[in-house]
Amino acid sequence: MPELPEVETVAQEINAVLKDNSVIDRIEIIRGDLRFPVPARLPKYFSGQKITQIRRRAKYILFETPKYVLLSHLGMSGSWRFIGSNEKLEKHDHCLIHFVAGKKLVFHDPRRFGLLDFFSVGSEQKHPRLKELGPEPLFQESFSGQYLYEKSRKRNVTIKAFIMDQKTVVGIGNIYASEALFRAGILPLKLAAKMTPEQCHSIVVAAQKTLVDAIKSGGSSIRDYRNTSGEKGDFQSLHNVYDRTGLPCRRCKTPIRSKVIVGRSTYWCPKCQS
DNA sequence: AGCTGGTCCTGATGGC
DNA sequence: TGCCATCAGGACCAGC
Repeated sequence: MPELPEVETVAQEINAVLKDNSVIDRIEIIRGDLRFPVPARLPKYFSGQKITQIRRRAKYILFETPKYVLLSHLGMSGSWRFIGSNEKLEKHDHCLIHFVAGKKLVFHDPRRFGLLDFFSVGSEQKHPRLKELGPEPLFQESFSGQYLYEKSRKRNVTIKAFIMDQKTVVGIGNIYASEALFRAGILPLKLAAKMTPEQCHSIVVAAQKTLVDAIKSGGSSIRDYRNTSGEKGDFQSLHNVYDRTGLPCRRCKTPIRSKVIVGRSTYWCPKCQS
């Protein structure tokens, strides 16, 4: 369930539930063959440690302890949920964080595209998955129209693929890419190199609004979304174009169009976007 | 059968 | 021709 709003929501929920009861008793790996093997020494490094902060970077969730930081990515179908000390596990529960206070936090991921890893405090910029990431769209001023314009020069890719590239800007996945470009009034198939400074500015503003709105709705606008209580969200109605092929544009009633580009379904309004 | 939120890797392509 | 950057597509999986 992983674009930025969903990951942000999960990080906030985990923070809220844990509060100060965040001392890890032990970490239990049930199935370690996720996208990459879970490092064998990971449980050892975190047992007995107190989680001091949980935060999001890109689509990763970082659990910080004094010496090490646990890193998780939800892939396409991952989720974290809390269960009580006596609750049963479900199929596809791969990792458990047992807290001293009794709760357990469970990593669940049917497709196993997710990832669990760790790094030493202070070495975030060295981690192979984190060092190449672009700016945060919501709290780094470096994500500006000017930045996007300069970065997109000579880039012979569609603007949609360009903003989904985590080296350009982090957090925008397939759904919110279509949604942001609708909001910016730009056709997703246009080439990145053809964007004007004004269009780049529009994309930045539209992407930020789209992500903020999605966070406000609890990030529940995704098919497999589950919050940390394990409840499903309502995947529907909030989108302007995503998954609405043939349905009337909410703004002008023109039927929404769709096409697979760069392997991903893409949606747009042929009248509102040019 | 053909979709589905992500992203890593490989081999192909194109420019200099 | 060779080197480099860039790009498209396949791969990873389960479930609906």
